[in-house]
Amino acid sequence: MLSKKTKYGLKALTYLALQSKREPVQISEIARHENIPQKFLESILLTLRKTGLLGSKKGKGGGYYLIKEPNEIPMTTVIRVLEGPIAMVPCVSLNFYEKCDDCPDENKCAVHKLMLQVRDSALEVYRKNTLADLISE
Amino acid sequence: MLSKKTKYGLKALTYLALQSKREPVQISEIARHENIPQKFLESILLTLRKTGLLGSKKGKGGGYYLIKEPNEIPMTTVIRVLEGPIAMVPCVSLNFYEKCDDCPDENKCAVHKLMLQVRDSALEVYRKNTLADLISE
DNA sequence: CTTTTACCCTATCGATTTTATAGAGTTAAC
DNA sequence: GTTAACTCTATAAAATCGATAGGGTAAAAG
Repeated sequence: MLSKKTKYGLKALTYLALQSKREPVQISEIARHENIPQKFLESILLTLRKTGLLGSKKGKGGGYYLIKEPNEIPMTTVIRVLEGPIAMVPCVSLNFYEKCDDCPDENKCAVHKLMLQVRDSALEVYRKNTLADLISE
Repeated sequence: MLSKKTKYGLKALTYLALQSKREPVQISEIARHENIPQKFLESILLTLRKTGLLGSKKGKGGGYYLIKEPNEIPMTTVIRVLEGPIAMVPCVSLNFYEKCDDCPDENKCAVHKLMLQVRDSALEVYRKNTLADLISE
């Protein structure tokens, strides 16, 4: 199941991407328009800023804005930042690999074999979709 | 993340599929060979039996066995029984559809648009893999 | 230089889900 | 009728998730 964090984060990103100008948008405005609890959104935008996807400006007239163009933001990045590993089991993860304690041989493991395929297919989708693709009508 | 329930269930199914004869295998044997907590496995096998994937025999010489041939058991079925909906958000689920409260228009929702593709690609993988595919060397 | 605005950061809380265990009940074989 | 093995319910520990609280910090306005 997709976490609300990811869902809200994605919505916020699209809201920012749809702005005609790249000027700071307040958290409260995004929260209102996208029906997101403001405090929760605050923490999400903070992590998006820390990972370099968003910039922020403090004080009056401040807010968040996209640093890159929407077509330069692939979903692989967004999902990994917000949701974590794309793989459903650590033993097939590219960026967060971890061996299973219970599994003596990965190459004979049915779970491994299946989840490898699932990871690849998901990765393909996330790679070919940028933020720009998701806001295009 | 894939739940342990699904992981264990899949492993148990492959263990049963690899048996030369379709005779009852005891829970304890499966648990031992696959490094699964026995009591936990017990409940998993029970749900697999209730959904018609496994048969069971009580008393001495009892145990669990596959009802169908491995090539007749698609992963779509297994995953839905053990893990639940394949879709990552209810609004793109085929079997468990549910509207989002926060989303005024699904067709304009970026999350919806992305997760629809993810669902389709996962579905394709699960459909083309049967239990037989996962145990073939 | 003080007030206001708005982001920054940490802590915490309640609910839910997940994982696992306990133990009594039931059925079948011998 | 004793033993083996599945059945079923209850429960508890642990982890995760969603959300909130509240004070801190920086920038702009006047």
